[in-house]
Amino acid sequence: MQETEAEFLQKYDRREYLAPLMTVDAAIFTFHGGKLLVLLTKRCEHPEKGKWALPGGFVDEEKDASLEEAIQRKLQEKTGVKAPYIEQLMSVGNNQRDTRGWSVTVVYTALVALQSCQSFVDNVSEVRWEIYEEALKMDLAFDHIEIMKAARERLKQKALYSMVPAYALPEEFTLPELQHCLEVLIDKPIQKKSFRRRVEQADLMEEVGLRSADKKGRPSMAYRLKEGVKDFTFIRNLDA
Amino acid sequence: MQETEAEFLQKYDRREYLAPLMTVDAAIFTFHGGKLLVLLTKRCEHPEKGKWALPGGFVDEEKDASLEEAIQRKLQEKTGVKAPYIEQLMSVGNNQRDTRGWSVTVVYTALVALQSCQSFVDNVSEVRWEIYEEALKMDLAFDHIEIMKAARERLKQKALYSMVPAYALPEEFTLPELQHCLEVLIDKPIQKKSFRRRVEQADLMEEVGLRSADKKGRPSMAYRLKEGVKDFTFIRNLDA
DNA sequence: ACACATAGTGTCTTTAAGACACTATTAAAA
DNA sequence: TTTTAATAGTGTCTTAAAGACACTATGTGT
Repeated sequence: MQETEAEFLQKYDRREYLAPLMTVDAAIFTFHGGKLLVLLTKRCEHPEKGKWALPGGFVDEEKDASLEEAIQRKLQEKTGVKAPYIEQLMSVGNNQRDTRGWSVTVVYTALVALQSCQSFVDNVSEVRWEIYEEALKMDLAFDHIEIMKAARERLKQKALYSMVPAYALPEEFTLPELQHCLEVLIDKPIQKKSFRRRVEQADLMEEVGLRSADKKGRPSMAYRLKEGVKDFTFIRNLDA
Repeated sequence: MQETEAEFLQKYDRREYLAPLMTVDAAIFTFHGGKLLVLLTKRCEHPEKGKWALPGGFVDEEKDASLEEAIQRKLQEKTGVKAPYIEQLMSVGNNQRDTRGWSVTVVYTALVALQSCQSFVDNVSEVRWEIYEEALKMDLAFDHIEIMKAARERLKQKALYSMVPAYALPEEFTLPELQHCLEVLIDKPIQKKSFRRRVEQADLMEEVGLRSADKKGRPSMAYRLKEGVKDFTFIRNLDA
């Protein structure tokens, strides 16, 4: 007698099976003061209690219908805002990374404007923006240093073939600001002309008037990303 | 009194926490007879019993120390060989995709030579190579159609900026064969000259003598991928 | 008015792909 | 045996887009 799927599900009890620990984590970057910043949270529970870590945590089966919802919820909890850019980076799973046992994390990369969440972050002592290079030297929890490096590397690649890093800037920004952001990411100067040709070709941004001159020299035009534009991928990369 | 991490772990019992179902799956492609093929396995257990699916399954905490080991084990079980190319594609997780409840799958894309595993596959009735376009029309288990499409799309991108699809060919292949494989993946003819310039620039292959003329016309040189070469990424894509 | 700093453009060079005609080498047909 | 057809592989011109860099434009401070 064949068992039907309904009968199978009737008898099935997930508690009989031991699944690995499942978390979602995010490497959240922003760009400010000419530096790449990464959001860190202090672990207030064991294991690795007291260490700084990438924001994240367990999926809540009640609250979250999907991984995307889970990570959006974590982001909202830590930054107070919905990230304008979020993308799945990779998953890491093994029996070494967490002392509790076999554990898997699905990691996302997110970009936000510092301004959009600065006040929220400033009011929570266990959340802070750290300069990426400084974070590299820290003793982060679990394998978060390696994960952060992987996210940074992916962001560098994005800078070579897209304008995605613009999401790490304030909603309004100037082209010199965006160019500098890309230059920091790829760790190399970009020809102003090349950069501006690409901005024009991508057609992702719109002028929003002149930036008041906070620095010396000619003021630059302010831009913002157009509403509802998809990302643009250049068929040729900048020289790495 | 502060609890130490050791004390925490002493008391910690994973069985008290319900984690989502965790599986690893693979979209395994090969290229043969001018067609892209994908490996499917027939599900012999509930749920979705009897449907064809991408090979995969649960992580075995005893056998597998990491996700990579888990997927390599699955590949070995289904094909009898170690895949020369394997890469993590993405993870999918939600409470809809599996009737048993909240479930996460970490998906890999692998490329193998048909010849290397043909005899093994032919001897197992619940494993078979399916032409990609035919697989698209099938009622695959879970969300495997969508996953397969995502893997196919990624493979197309790879064809535009790398020679990775060469791993889907026999160990020895000709340049016209590789060119045709790329053309199928990007669904567009490639200029012979452009293709061959790229082959030369990438410097990934070495001649292994003349291919005996199985067809009419001038015989082509046979090549194989050099040992221990890293992948090469072109700074400019082929036109999509 | 002038120097200066920074924004932004013009234009020549360089790189690598697209187009396509050309030569090369084989098997089959005449 | 020559010719033809088919496929492999090359030469070379054109085109697209990045690099280089000098130039103009527009602000501030003296």
